Amino acid sequence: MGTPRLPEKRWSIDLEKKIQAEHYADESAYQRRYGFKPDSGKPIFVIDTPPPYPSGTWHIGAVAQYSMIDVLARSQRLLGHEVYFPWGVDRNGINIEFTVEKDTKRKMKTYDREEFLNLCRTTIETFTQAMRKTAARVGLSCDFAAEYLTDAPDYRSVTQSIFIELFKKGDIVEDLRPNIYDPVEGTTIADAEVERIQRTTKLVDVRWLTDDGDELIISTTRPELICACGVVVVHPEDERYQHLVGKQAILPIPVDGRKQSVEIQTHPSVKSEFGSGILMVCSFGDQNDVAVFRELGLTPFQAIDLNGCMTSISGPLEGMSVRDARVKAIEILESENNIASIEERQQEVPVSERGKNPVEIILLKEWYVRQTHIQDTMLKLIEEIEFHPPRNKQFLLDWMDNISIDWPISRRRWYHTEIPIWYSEDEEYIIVPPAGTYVQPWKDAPPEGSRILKRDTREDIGAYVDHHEMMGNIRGEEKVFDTWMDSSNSNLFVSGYLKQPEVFKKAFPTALRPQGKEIVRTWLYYTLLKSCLLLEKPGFKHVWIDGLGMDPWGRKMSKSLGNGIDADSVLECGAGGRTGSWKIRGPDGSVSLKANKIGSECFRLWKACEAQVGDDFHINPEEIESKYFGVLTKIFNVARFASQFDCPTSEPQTPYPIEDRWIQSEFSEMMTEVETAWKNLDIYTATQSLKTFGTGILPSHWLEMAKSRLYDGDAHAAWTIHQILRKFLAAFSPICPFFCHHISMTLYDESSVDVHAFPSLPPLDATLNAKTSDIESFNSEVWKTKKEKGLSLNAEIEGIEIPPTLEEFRKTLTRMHKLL
RNA sequence: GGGUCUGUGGUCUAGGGGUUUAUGACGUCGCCCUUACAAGGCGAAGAUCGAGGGUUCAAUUCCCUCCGGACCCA
Repeated sequence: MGTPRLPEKRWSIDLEKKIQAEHYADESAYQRRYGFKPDSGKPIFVIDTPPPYPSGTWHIGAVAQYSMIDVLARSQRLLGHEVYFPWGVDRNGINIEFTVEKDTKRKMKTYDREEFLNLCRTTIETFTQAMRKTAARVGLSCDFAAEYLTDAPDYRSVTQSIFIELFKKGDIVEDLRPNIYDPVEGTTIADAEVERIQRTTKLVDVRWLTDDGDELIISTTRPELICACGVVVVHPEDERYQHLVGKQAILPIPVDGRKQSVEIQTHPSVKSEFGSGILMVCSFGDQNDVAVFRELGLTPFQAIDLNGCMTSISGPLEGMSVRDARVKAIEILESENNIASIEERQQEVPVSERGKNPVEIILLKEWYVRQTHIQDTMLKLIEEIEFHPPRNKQFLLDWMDNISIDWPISRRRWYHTEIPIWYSEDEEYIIVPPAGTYVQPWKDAPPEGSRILKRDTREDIGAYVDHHEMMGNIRGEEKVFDTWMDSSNSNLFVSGYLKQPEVFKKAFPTALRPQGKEIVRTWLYYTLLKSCLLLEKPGFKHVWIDGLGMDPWGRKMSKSLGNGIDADSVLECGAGGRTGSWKIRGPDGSVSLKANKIGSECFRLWKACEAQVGDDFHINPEEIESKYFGVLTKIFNVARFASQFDCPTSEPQTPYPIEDRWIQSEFSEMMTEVETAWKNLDIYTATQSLKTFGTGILPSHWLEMAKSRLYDGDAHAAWTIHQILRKFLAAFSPICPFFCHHISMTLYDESSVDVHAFPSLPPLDATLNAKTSDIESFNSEVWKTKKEKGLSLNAEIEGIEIPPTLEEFRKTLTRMHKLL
């Protein structure tokens, strides 16, 4: 016994930062601790972490999710796995292009391509730096030395190689199909990138005539597309219009280079109650038009060009933007008295997720990943994956249910992975680079080892060097890939695909995919699709889908609501004595929140305790502090108390007193739960168990019983407290690594983060565990009685009977409560 | 408009067809500086488990409708 070896009176943010700084300072020590060593002989556990997209600030909800991924990584290390916890940064995509465009007030396509790419690279690097800092501050134990960037040649080469592989297999095809197109940004986009916004539009009732003079009214919000009309349809059971079927309807606006009339047919997709019940089907107003065109075998018209302007078939509208053309079309119709009525109405229009521009459907020759044919196989493979929580699997199944068209993967943007293809002068052949090389066909010639393939049959013709004369003037592809084409390789990339075949064999299917539920239909779906097409395997063993971080009122955090909370402000709250304060716009006006101390350990503990995986969680700094900082204080003080008693150098002779055997048995039971929970990726249960034990039974009941023996230098008591504490810290360290590291280093000269086998446990005795509730209620009763009698807790008291079930505990209880 | 999930004391949360008192935490109130801990401890009050129907001997738990929230889709 002596002075506590933990000198600080309590855990503090400054202490936390000091420990953290030491932890990260020595790079080789860090690497020894957290680097991925595939040859260690331990079972490999690869985590396919979501590479964050650097956009300036890292959303606190995402940081919270990420800290839980770290908990999973650390708990798997504790269970003896060789964990690869990669640190990747997703840097491809339209976001950074927008940022540069906004910063420089200049559109991408006015730049030289190389110059623009350099601007993007520099800008995204500054964002990336800030994110690395936050990652370290929240305690991530990623393999930072092996950082991967999705815009780096090594990553992009994998994307390109996979593209070529799938192309050769026939799973990627080139085709002229209707595509969703953002005319403002000048690129195709995927279904998954479309969102809908409410807008007021004019619903115009247009008067049409048939070839024999019948009048019909067609309601439309897109009169400018009359020139692209391929057919007029009515419902097959709509009795009002059956006499029109088979007649020709004359387009009420002049067109150029096409027939001025279309046939009237029936189609079941017509909603008879909408407008007049007669529908004009244009190429392409919406997805339904696409479906009808395909079904009726009609030849589509190209009404809108790549710049979003009307083409020559539109006659008087030619060259106008879609918006102007609409106004002009109404003018023309009005002047001919062909408008029956105009009504303003609310309508949902499809816009691009990134640019919020109304999208058009345009026929384009693009690259597609075939996906509709493989859904059944995918479903079967998904059966093998364990979902956490199981119910979130439904998000994926729902989305798969909706897959009806192939995935267009080419984009007309720049800061993305290039499509690795050159075309022969006659467009009959293509050149592809060898696997593992990154190419930029828009500026480079095909590298050594490139092959020539027949464009339509994919037949290998031979090496480019041997046959280049037959190719004529080759043209490099200028288009790039959808960013999901890159992201959906992440599990393959981190598991060693192409680069480390030996590792890949052991590491795939990737052990764990942790992610948020909002990107199930994109990231998760596309990744599973790739694994299925390429390897016919499920991509993962476990998929862990977390909920979203919400504001304190359960609303999504967003700029427009003004309810965001900056992650760094929470992590730094309390550092250097500075308090944190947040002004957040709530539903009833602004609310000020204040906290004195949070930091990474408390933040992580909060997220681990507060919500089960999959549940959305409210982020309120005040609550984080008040509910969870006290837990750290309590456990810290238990350790501080223990630290004044020396641990015996070897285990004392049995028998232990009954109360020691009891707490050991309790500890054993609790730790078994924790071990199971860690194995099940169940952070919540593990944390709750540890917290309840560490702040409840252990200090309130056992420590009070054992206290006087500890002061007397009793070896059994000292051995028990130190065994429990040391093992407790090991099991708790995935949640609060620096906290546990500090205590265990100080007391035991061994860091709990370096424990790589779940601790062995003392004997479990069910009959002793059964006494726990009796002990708790007896203690509670004594405390209550003393209180009622106005006695202090250390005062002597008489007249209290020890219940017969606790007869074995008579001695210790008498001493603990000073019973007379 | 459709699908999926969700609604438990003031707040957050556990549980889940029936163990006479529905977890735990924060907050609230009261007491306590008792040789680890007042940035603590102990104790107390506080919920008919969103509303209304149904199934059942029995529902907070299952089903339906409605209301509110979230995510996704059209």
